[in-house]
Amino acid sequence: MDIRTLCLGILTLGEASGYEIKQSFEDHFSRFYEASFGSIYPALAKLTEEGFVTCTELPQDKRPDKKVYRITAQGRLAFIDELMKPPGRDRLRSEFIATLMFADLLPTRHLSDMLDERVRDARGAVAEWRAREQGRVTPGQRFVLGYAIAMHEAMARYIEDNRHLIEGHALLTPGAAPAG
Amino acid sequence: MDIRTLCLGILTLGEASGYEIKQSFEDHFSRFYEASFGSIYPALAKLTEEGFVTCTELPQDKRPDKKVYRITAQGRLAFIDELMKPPGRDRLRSEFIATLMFADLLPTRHLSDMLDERVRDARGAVAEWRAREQGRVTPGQRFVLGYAIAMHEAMARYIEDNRHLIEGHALLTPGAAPAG
DNA sequence: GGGTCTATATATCGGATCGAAATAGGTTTG
DNA sequence: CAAACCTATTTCGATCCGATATATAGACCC
Repeated sequence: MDIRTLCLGILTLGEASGYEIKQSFEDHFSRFYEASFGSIYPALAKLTEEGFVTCTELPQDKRPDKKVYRITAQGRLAFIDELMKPPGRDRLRSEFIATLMFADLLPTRHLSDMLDERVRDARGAVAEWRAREQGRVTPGQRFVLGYAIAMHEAMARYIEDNRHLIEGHALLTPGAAPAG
Repeated sequence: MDIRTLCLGILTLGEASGYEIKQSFEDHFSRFYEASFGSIYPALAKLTEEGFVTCTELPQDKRPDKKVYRITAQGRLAFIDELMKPPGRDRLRSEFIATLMFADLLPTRHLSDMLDERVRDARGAVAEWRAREQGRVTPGQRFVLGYAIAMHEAMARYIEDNRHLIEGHALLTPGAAPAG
């Protein structure tokens, strides 16, 4: 499932320009799948070539011209074909986790700041998704939203519950009493 | 934090060949950060050029020759410098989630198989990590291992608890009784 | 008034990375 | 005894990201 296919998928929800597809990626797939303009525009060009989408140029005043893409019947079939393929493994690239693997090389203060920031970010994302959960979404979208919320809540909870493992052991060492 | 830096990190744990670094990625970073030979070998060449690692060719009988890499003092400093930079956002590419966004386009049977497979995979990964948890690891590694376990347990649990949202509503609709 | 920021909109390019193949001998498995 | 897999490195096309270029216009600040 490449960006080309995902663009096709977004176009099953309605016509859109490249710019709007980028926004759609941020709205619907944020944190699960991302795509840059450098992928989207060439993808749309190729999909047009292949007859999976059609393109209508739409002049706008006070705005740059827009190219509106619409999925074709052939494109719909191609998309379903792709959807039916068993999904590949998740591919995550987490600099956060990679850094924590080497936690023993970093000052505790630095680690604490990183963990605080991470928990804040996760909780913030959960709050945003909870707001969106109220809106009108398909069952699939509701499931994915709930998944995102569950994952990020688990992340924040795990960090809070286990940060002592890397933030120094003074308070856990038997016999050691906090100063003051 | 690019692959070059991650290679440097792995070399802080001891000398290794490119092949062994690939295995290390699979052991330590599996599902958090991946790297292919196509990234690792050029990375090691560049690190050697820059003086961050040294390379010793080691002829082996009954095996292809090996190039063993060792991190230098300069390399260690460069790695810490990189580690201290605030980690970038996690970047995930999940075909599984992308597919479920369009769950309404897929037959229920197909969805069920996908979800079963996913739960099986997550539970399997958790079992493997639990086994590794017993071994000798640094606090950072223990934290990351626990994180991996917590995330995948949350994933399996969420899917089990919410799969009815996309597997059809017959059993939930008031008044609807299962056939047979 | 000038400066910067943000938003809409598309195109393009360098560089990072993947995934697969090429090469080559040894070992395990059916 | 062939097929499959393990060790080990190199290389290459394809994909994708991130940044930049281009153009216009409203918002905000000093």
